[in-house]
Amino acid sequence: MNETPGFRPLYRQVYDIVVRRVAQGVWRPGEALPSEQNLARELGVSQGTIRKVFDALTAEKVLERHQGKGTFIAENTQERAQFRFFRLARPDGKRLAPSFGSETIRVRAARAPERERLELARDARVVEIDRVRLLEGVSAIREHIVLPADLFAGIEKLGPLPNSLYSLYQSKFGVNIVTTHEQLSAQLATAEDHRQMGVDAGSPILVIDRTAVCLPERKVEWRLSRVRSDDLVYAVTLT
Amino acid sequence: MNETPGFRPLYRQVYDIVVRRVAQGVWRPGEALPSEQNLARELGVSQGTIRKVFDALTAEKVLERHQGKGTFIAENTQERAQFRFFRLARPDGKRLAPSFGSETIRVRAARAPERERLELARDARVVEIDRVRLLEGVSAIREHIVLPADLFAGIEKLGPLPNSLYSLYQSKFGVNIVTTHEQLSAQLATAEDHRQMGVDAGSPILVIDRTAVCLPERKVEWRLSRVRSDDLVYAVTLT
DNA sequence: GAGTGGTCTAGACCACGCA
DNA sequence: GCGTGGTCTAGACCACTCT
Repeated sequence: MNETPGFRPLYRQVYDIVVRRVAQGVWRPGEALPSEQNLARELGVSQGTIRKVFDALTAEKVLERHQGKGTFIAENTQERAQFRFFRLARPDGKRLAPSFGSETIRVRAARAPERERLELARDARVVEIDRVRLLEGVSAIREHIVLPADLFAGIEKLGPLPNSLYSLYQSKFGVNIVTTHEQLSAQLATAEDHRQMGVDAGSPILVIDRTAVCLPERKVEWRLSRVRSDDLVYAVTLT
Repeated sequence: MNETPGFRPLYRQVYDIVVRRVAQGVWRPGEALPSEQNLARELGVSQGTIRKVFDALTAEKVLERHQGKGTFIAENTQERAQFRFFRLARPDGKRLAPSFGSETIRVRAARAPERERLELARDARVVEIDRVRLLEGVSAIREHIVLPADLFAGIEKLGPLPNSLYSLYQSKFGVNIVTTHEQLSAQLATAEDHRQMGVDAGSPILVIDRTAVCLPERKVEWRLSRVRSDDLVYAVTLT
């Protein structure tokens, strides 16, 4: 897995130190980090090197910088996390905020495909969340979510869960989601889709298969979403 | 549209100069730009300022830097452009390269929705391309592409067009695609889908509605793709 | 006014590609 | 060995926020 770089820049080492501290919760979400000058003194490097690290982590949306105020851990607030990973919108481009429909939460042994997807041990347990979310009052999204139980102990007692789970993951479990990999496909609505969302069986459904990755590189969520596609689109910008 | 910044950093002005030169073709795709030192001398700024600009444009994939060699205009080669904006893959993650199926090209007056999408004048003309592409020998993608005719004069004489049009846009027409906005939805296969791709009418189809934007901010392509979804997914990473 | 991040500069040295 | 980009430093000054 690892190549031998033969050369490891200083800012890389500083980067790793800062990431480790963020992941370990040395600084809390929303809190200010030490200033460039202070951290530079503490680590024995120049301010420019700290700046390079902070800039990189800001680009990755792990930190936020505010001129005159300081550098902060980026907060996955409801509003922001919402539109960072939630890509559904009306065809005219209008973004929508989903609301609570229904949910069930279970903790159970992981099955083979789940262990593979989340890279879990043979005896691992998972949390399974099934929920329906509404858009403008109408059932529009069915989600099936699987989490490793060791990272999210007690989450089943927190229901009803908030709209944006990633905000909860960060504030209650110290899990910072930084990347998601999604695979979209078109499928036909099943009888279950009809029961849960009221769409006609056989109508087109957008299916989103997502793996979410948290800050110290680990796959921590597998989410299957089934979305009614009559008046919704998945909007994304490629660069 | 424009706020008054009240303060315009030097690197911003340099950035604009470099972008203008790239868009005007002062340097050709694949060519080396002047070195940081030389450009710094020419523009009367420090090397660090040039570096900041080059780094930003490298992040935007407009430039490519190679230690020991120089800084180059990023080339939309077939291989690279392919996988930058072409997101279709097998469910197991295997990326595929489409091949030529059939195509027809027309030049005609723009219709109202096309003028709106591409921000064209009332009397503008457009190039219309309809083509079918194959994946592993099987008809899999129907594309309907609309381009402003003024930017792509004579493209109708170049057929058969290559797999990746963006490579052609760059090398033959000086149009650098840097961003695409896509809206995905699920629909049912029509009789036309059946004729062109052999899929059963009523089976699920992934529809991709794309607007492509080129370097000096302008919408230069509207593309509607209909993709058979039986063994294909649209894969994307969100950060 | 004090403290923060943002810009800009100048210079040294390192890693890399190529002739 | 030369020229390129990549790293690292030190210092000056600017813009912004808060008290």
